[in-house]
Amino acid sequence: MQSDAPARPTLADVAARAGVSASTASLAFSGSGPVSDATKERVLAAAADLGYAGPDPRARSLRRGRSGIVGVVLEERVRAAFLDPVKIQMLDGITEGIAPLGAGLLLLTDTGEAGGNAVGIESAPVDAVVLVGCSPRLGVAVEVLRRRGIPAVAIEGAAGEGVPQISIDNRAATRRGAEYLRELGHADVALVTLPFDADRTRGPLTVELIAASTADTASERLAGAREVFPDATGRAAAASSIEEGREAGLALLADPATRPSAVIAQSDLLAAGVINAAEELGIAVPAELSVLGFDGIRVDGLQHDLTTLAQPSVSKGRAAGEAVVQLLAGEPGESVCFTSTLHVGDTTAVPHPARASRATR
Amino acid sequence: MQSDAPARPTLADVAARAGVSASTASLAFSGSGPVSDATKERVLAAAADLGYAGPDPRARSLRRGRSGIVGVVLEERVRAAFLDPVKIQMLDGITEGIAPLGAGLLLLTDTGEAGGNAVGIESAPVDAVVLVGCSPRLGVAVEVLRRRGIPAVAIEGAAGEGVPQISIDNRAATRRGAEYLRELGHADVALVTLPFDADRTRGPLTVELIAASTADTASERLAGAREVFPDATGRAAAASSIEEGREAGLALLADPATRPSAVIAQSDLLAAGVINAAEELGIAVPAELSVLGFDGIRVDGLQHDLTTLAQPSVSKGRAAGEAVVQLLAGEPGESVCFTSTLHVGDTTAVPHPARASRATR
DNA sequence: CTGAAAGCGCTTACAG
DNA sequence: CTGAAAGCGCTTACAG
Repeated sequence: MQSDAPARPTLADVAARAGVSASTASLAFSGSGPVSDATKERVLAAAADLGYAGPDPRARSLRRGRSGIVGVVLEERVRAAFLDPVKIQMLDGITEGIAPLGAGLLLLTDTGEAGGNAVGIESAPVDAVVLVGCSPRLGVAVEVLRRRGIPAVAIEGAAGEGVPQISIDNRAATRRGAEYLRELGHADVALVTLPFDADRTRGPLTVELIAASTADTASERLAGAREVFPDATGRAAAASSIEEGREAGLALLADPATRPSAVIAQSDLLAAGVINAAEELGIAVPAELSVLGFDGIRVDGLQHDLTTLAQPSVSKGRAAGEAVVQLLAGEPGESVCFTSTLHVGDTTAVPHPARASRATR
Repeated sequence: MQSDAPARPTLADVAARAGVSASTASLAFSGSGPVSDATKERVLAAAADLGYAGPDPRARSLRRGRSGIVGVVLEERVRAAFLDPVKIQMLDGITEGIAPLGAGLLLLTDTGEAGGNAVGIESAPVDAVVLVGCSPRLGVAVEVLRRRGIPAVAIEGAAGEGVPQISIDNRAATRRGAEYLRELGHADVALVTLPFDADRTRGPLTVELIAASTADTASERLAGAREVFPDATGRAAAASSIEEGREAGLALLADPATRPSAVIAQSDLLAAGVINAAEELGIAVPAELSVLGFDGIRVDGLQHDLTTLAQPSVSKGRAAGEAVVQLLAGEPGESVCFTSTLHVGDTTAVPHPARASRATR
């Protein structure tokens, strides 16, 4: 029986009804002090009578100095970020990593300042933050958080003083994949890269594009490939998606005269698109074209076992979460650089004889 | 120049340094009162000197009674939820809908009670909550939130007193799609459904499975299909994914003697999988098999224009967000039931002559 | 095991 | 335009 908009009962109300002090009532709920069972029961009963649902988290967090919330800063809008399976896995890993905290995950983006009273990175009630991605804007975010005294962890880039960095061996891993292709006998290798800039320019891999890169991941993976195939060129995709990979693939494979014998794609989604393009053009994978991916995700619907550099996305997220836990415990957070492993699937093979002879000529 | 762990400056410190009262300093930051430019500048300068990054959101939210955070309750772990493009689009829509609030989105799951001091639905510092999905557990969530006095909005199910419900015409829409197939001349129609229960049982569509359903969406779409094809049977998938659709498709299409002329899939992902299965079996879509999906998402990598019931996922999310805004303004939140539209793509056609004659015999 | 007191850091009527 | 005061609802030393 409660009226339409009753004032929510407070802990003080519950204490009064139970005939105890507020301190005791508080203890009965938090369990962080000695309370007799009888008293505890009385408090809980009073709470039930009053319809008290537990301590107000806002007051609790002011008093405790902790909100129990960890922010995740994405460099793009929610939808875009979650189209990337790697990011979703990382998010899942972060959840695991911060589990000991019992904290919730607050989604934040670094797109522009949160206007007015909006909850942005400058004012979110978070105990710590995980920065995901390597946008140059994240540098600003790090500075804002530093001023606020909020610990931060960066996944892939944007680290600063006191900001643990969780990363993978983008360059070395790609080099290893490229070496594998070379060992198979490939020499004509084309690249399909992730976007290099905030504009997500799609098209040929030009010197200008590469020089203007603000995307560490794309640049590092490119560098790794060129350690093995210095003259390798190709196309930049506008996003990591199957469709973008397909378009790049069509552009790269359409002309038999210039067709490479292998493609190094900077993500599995892009690789899957290249394979689709090849199949549309009647080019057999891997007999006539080898395709190497990056990520090691399972591409839903792809009927190949993609050869790829498998990166531990969930572990990356978990490590970031663990670093958050360390930071909140006052310890220095641990930076980790994970190693990706070459998974040899069925999308790479020795080059087609005609190609091989050309390559080794 | 600050020492290792300096006490964070407070608004009072800033006020003192600026030689004004705390009230005035507060006004200078919030802009919600008249402050002379000179004073405001002095306060901001003092803040800059002290490295004060703005009012503490915890104190602010206690005082204001608002945290600026909206919770989104998912019925599964983050990774599972975000594998579903429809949910991601809804999340994006929610973001749009609550934009006027400037609130952040806190990810919550209804899996079990948050133990100890964990931030769960019973203790998250949220101003309102959007319940996504139709898990029976969401009923409990609604009750907890009601006791806490936190407004809630439900997308697809679990609504209760005072909980606006955002839904779509699952049954009627599916019926329309089925009617379209019948008009084309189909009579042998098989179904590939979403999971019916929390166990996500994969397999034939048995009477028991259907009777034990706890999934409104699957049940409603099934009912709609059976309004047109009362005897239609088929298979339940364990999840909405291309791979699950493919497996169900293989099971349904492998035997030429029992092969249907059309498949009604309860999601686009499942439909895409059925198409993959058909192509693997050398069955041409739509010449030899028509496939109808549900959702109207763009399936990355699918080279067909899927015939499907397009539901406005983003609008659903947006409507939920708008209902949250209404609720927080003290207005009754508006329930909305959206209409899905039949999008005729290139995956449906008149049945193959041999089939048609059989069907109309 | 229980209670009285202080205070977390802010914002908001209310005076002036 | 500015200031003094109260209080948001809790938790935590500190006594007893």
